[in-house]
Amino acid sequence: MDVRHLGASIGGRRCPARRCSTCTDISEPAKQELGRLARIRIYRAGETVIAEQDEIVFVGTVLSGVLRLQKTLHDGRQQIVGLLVPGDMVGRVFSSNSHVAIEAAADTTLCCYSRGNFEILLGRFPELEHRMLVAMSHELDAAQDWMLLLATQNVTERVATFLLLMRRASPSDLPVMTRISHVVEVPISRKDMAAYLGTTVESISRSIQQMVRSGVIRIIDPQHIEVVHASRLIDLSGHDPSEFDPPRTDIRRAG
Amino acid sequence: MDVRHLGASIGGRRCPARRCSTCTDISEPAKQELGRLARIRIYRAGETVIAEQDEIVFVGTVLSGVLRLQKTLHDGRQQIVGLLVPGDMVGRVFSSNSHVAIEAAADTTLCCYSRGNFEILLGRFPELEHRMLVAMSHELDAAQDWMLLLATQNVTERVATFLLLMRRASPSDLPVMTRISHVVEVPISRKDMAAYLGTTVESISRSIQQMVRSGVIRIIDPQHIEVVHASRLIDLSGHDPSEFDPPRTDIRRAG
DNA sequence: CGAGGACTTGAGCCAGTTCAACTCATGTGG
DNA sequence: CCACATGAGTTGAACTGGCTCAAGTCCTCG
Repeated sequence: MDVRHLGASIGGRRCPARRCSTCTDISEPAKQELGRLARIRIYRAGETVIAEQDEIVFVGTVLSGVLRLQKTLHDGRQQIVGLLVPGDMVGRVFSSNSHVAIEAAADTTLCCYSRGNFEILLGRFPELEHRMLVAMSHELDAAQDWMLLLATQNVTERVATFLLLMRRASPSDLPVMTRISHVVEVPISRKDMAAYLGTTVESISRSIQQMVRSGVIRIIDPQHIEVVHASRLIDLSGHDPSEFDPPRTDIRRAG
Repeated sequence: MDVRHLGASIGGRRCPARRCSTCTDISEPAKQELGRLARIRIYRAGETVIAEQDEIVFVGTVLSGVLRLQKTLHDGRQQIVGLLVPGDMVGRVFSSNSHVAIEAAADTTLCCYSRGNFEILLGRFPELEHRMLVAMSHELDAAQDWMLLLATQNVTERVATFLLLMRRASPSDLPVMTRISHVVEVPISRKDMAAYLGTTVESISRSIQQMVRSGVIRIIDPQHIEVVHASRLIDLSGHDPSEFDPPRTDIRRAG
């Protein structure tokens, strides 16, 4: 593992993450302690953060980039069971071994804590453990949403749903022009999309090109897709419009 | 909702569940408080415990029976995203509305607590909240296992996996003879199996009958299947044998 | 006994996979 | 600077696992 450990200890207040889930909305003492323990880790696209079955030695938060949570059947078939984007928690507390491989789907920066130390903090600050519980509850909801998608929806519906999720997940600090033109940033490759949506790159490509031909979207480049006709994209997704239209509801990215 | 509320308050120690996840291994004061709040609820097969989107007014534990956690797309397609068997937690703390419908897949008895009261207890007894976190962590693992199954495995593999999970989940207090003869109790209908495995009753039936013809299993009645050749069933499941053979590992039922 | 539900079986069809070929962008070394 | 390899994405064509529709059996229950 060719990982650069930047030893810089950063205080919670100086945490470079815009929406670092760990460090916001917690009491000052907890924030102080977290800051003392925090370490930055940087991964290049493709690098493994934690292998499947590996011991979990640290937990943390994604500051930038994308991680994929991936499971592999013993014959090699793989499935991405979650994507972690900035603000998401990495790793699992009170679980010695990971049940998923965690890999960088793009260049990624993490804010990490040793799992042991973090768990001690959880014991000292029940508010932190409470936040973990709420976060995990959301992850479980997202996982259940994804099960419904994988089990019942066709490829076009999956792709449409994915694009809508990416649109909602796209950072609110993007240039305003980008937002009104409805450009969705797709942070992962077609291959990862296929592994996440439970299909193949070919099927992904066909669905996307079909949407292009029917004028629903426009491809700027493979990672940037303009949503020309949002309501038709929502129709294609097979979901209730209220799940994607503003006001924001509680459907979340699987993770 | 035609639910009988038996007002009987039961102390944790007298909890009729053999492996009530809430009431075991916790401190005496917490147990006392839980006992004061506990109420028994009984549902007939097919009854709805909590509808999708409904407010969650209580949480609890399954004492007997099976609940299905079910999601419905707005066009009617449905998927069971989890089964709750005795010992499993029902409901979600710190979440006002359910994102799944919870229905009795068989006659079911629950040990319930008002959500509000239970959440207050969680605040007073961090050990309880810690248990919730660990339980939810296991549920999330199971959900991710199930995503892999739904996205990558064929129907025969899904059915084999399901039978193996049922075999492991079968209560250890079954008659000894039943255990050595490897009779798996299937607590749900083919229709629910299909909704859980993301397929149809017809495909379920064909896979099961194929296993019968090849001598892997024997059907005693639709709800009782004898595993004649466990290692071949494990082969069919497409999983690593270590996941199902004793010693018990940490693959769990999706929930 | 008849109705209804659960399960099984058969036959045809189709969405999506597989395999193969192609374009295009990027990078590498001579 | 070009030749070439490599990887990502797209497109075409054929194949197939599982779905759909339809018709059966068996069991339970009123």
